[in-house]
Amino acid sequence: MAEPPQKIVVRFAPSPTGYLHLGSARTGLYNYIFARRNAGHFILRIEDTDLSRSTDEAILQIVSSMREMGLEWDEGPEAPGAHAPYRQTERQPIYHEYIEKLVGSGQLYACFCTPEELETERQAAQAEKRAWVYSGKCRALPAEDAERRRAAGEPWTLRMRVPPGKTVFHDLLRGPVEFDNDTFGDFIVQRSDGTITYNLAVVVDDVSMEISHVIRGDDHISNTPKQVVIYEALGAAVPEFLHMPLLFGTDKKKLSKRHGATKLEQLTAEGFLVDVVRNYLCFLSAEFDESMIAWTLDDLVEKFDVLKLGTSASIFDPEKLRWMNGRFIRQLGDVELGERLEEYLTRVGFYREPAAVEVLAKAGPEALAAAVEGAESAHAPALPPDEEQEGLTRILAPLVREKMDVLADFIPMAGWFFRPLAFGDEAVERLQATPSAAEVLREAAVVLAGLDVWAVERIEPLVRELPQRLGVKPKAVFAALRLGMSGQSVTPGLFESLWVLGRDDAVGRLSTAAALL
RNA sequence: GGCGCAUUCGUCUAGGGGCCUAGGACGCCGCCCUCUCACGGCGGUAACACGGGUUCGAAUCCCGUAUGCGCUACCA
Repeated sequence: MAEPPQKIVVRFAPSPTGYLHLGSARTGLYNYIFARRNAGHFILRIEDTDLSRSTDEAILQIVSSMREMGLEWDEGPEAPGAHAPYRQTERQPIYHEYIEKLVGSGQLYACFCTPEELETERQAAQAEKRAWVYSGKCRALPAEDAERRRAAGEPWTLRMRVPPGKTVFHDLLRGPVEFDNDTFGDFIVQRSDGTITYNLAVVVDDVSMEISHVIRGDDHISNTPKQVVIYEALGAAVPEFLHMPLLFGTDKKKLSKRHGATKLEQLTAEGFLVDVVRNYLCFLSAEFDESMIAWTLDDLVEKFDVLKLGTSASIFDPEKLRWMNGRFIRQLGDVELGERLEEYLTRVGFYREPAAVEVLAKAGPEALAAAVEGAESAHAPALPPDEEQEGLTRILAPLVREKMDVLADFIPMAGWFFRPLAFGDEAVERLQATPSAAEVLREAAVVLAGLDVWAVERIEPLVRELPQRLGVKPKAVFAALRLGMSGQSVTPGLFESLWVLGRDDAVGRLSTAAALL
């Protein structure tokens, strides 16, 4: 790898207007990977210039989502460093310092046009189907006049004196991108209330934080020439830009609540694993490689090249994520799967009320996620498994591994082990529809009760010889037993399930079911 | 309206002038395996937005058009 020409410093700058959605999370991820990969520095900055929409709560959420993904920052909230502070609201003095500089060098000028005047101009332009850019009316106002009007209390803004010509910047993914300066004209950098405008704030932050590479969504491409103009006015080095393609929902619109899960926490509540979500997010806009499903963050840093990203927007596909999650689960060892399951089931409150959570799980992932969120915001303590539940979870883990895509799948599949036998109407009907069910159940109970060593290898042959002995089709025997022990038609392997129940419970359940018919 | 970015199977993508009668993955369909559901295996379905060039030859280069998205604010 070529020696980096300078110290690499990147930043991720979300605005705290809500939770961190997957699109932003992805931007954070790429920044992190790029920084680590190049032995660079990663700064987390909070763009809370928009006071009305920013909340401290949101900052906390962002911080926690970043941590959950393992994206540690070198500098930022809770990790102060040389470039503090990290909230734009706390950086006002810095902005004004730079503003002074620009005013001093004549790059900025005061504009007294009122919003109404500008609006009129804009409307006129629109009526003529003409592009509107600021006319530059106040551009040549003599300094004395400006001073006098200011003193008189007239409201004014500060505009950038944009030079004529073109502005070209380099994009790491697309090469040179060119804009005509007169397509945007002299833009405002300081509002009449003295606050600073977005484009100025970003540039000042990036300059003062010595950012070398700006990695952000491609919705910022159009802002970039204005920012470059500011860099140049400041005499600062223009960083490299990498505008990454946006992430859309299945309807090709920006990801929003309507698309189901749009934040990490919701996905994990539905039983997706962060490891997988991270890799999925990373590999959108890049060539898929099956081996990457199990990659760790460190693997991504080592092997994933942000410069190889595609340039067109991609759509978030929950189906593929689900498949990837299943693949990931299947390559997990017994112990680790057991741990993950335990952690997950605790979080969704399964151990507290298995039956109730089972109902939720059957209602769908959204219901489950909503319940988790509700519990967490109410700060209800998660109830860890008792000894018996823990043992059961561990034993079951390898038996359900092949059947799960998300951890939540465990609940409908194996939830019945954790509660007393119960039959729904459908289960009873199925049982009654199964030939000789009562006889099969009774006979199986008797045979199993007589088994001295309770092991899968002993249970299986016993059950397998039942069909012939009773003159019933094998399928009917298995179906009756499955329904009889669990009350449902989908379970882990039959012999293993009987074994997990233990002799007494298994025999008891089968007898109970038989009595029902 | 102006400017910009984008445009290969339904979705994520490979492809950077001949290797492409366009490859892989998810999904979907079928078959096999099988005690249910799955896993797994095998096979199939399906795309270069359109129109012009350039070239012996274009998915690949150029120009238009269309579509989508973004910016066009004293939003970020």
